[in-house]
Amino acid sequence: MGVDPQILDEIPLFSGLGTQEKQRIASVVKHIRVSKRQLVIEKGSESLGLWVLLDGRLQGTDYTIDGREVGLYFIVPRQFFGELALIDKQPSPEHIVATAQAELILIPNAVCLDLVKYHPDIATQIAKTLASRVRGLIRQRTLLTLTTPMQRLAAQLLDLAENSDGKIRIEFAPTHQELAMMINSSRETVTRAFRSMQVQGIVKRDGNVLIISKHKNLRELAEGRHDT
Amino acid sequence: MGVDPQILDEIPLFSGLGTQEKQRIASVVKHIRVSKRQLVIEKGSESLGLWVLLDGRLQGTDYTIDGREVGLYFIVPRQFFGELALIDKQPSPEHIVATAQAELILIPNAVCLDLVKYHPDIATQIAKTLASRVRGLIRQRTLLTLTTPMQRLAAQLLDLAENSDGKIRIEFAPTHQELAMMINSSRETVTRAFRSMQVQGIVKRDGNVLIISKHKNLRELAEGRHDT
DNA sequence: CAACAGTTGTGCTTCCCATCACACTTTCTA
DNA sequence: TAGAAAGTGTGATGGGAAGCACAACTGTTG
Repeated sequence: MGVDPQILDEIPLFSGLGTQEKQRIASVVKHIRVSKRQLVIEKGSESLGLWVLLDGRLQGTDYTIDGREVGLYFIVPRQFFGELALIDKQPSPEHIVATAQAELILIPNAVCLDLVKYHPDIATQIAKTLASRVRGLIRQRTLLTLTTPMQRLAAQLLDLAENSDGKIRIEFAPTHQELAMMINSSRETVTRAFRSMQVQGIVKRDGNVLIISKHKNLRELAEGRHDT
Repeated sequence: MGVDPQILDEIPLFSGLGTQEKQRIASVVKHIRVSKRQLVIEKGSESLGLWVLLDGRLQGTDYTIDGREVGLYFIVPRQFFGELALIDKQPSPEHIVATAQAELILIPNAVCLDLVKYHPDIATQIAKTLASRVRGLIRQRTLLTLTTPMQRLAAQLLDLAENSDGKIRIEFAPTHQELAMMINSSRETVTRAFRSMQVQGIVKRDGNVLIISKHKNLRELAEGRHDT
């Protein structure tokens, strides 16, 4: 229980707080480590508070009525999650699963209530987190309308790179299966599309780090201009 | 400019306000009528305020990088929209288009600011509107993973019925084209799937009202149990 | 280090849907 | 009320991805 107060300095949400207050919060926040494939939030569960991912990668997932797995979004370090259930006090509509060993902190509900009460701008910030979730979901929805799996995979990789501050390195790269869930394709199709990109020297793989070598070509693939 | 104060009684957001205040707001709110296919909010534009749909049907839409039209969500009477850009003060990521002649009101930005300032619970309500947008987008995203267009169409119709308070009548029914954009299918495929449902007596069409006659069968179609 | 789970790579087949083309019907609107 | 525009109905075709089966590779854990 509790974390090093320095960690909170990295989180914009707390930038308006004084040192003492940060210390107080650091002591009531929970520091959690999860292993790959571990469930962080279960669909249907009530909010425990606001979460922040410090390291690793998480994925929001759901299931169709006929039991197929759906990938909703990825969560990367320094992002918040769990704000939806916090705001509307309804059960979570999605699972949150670790796709890599991850490190996270939980700001319990009671602490959140306190924060919101005495720091009105924090409420605004949480609402903005939700807003950026909406924008992310819309981007993903639009991506899904691209016709070929190749286009969708390219667009997905661009989005992953985007969300890592335009970095060309994608750390904790998702597996083909996890990508397939995101772009509504089969695992095999993702493998084949990926292969094709690697052969063309557009992306490289180094362990679980993905490197985008030819950003421009990737973009062309997404636009379907080069699709072979 | 201005609407009948009685209209505001219908809107939960204002339920905490006194009669005088409602009158004041009613006088600064804009009442707007749009015709079918008219653009209400343009992608990329700044927020003008918070909107409420009184009558008709709207659709949030977007376009892929390669120019294909995407259907994001439908807006039905009494729903708010435009809350995203209001909250994060960023340009709208989607177009809002009327899919039927519609009647709406705009609560200008300045009024919203005022309201939020003096009625803290209104800010909460707006955040909750955004939350329900997230839930809607996730439902839609999950729906898209259903394999056959038939399943997706069935699920989409169930969702439309759901959002009309579980009603079996769907007013201002979207066109096949508009539905196709929602479920990532071609217009022709929607026409064929629809036809099949009508032949089976599962849905009926009466002008621009859609009637779900056999809710249970529709559900089975969505689950892919009957898919012929 | 052996056994094992998890992940990636690849061939083959089947079937379904996007696309094109065009007829027909409904609804706007001038 | 006629003409145009939007919407619906339907056939034919080809390409392409899902699904299955299995091999190869990777990394993890007693």
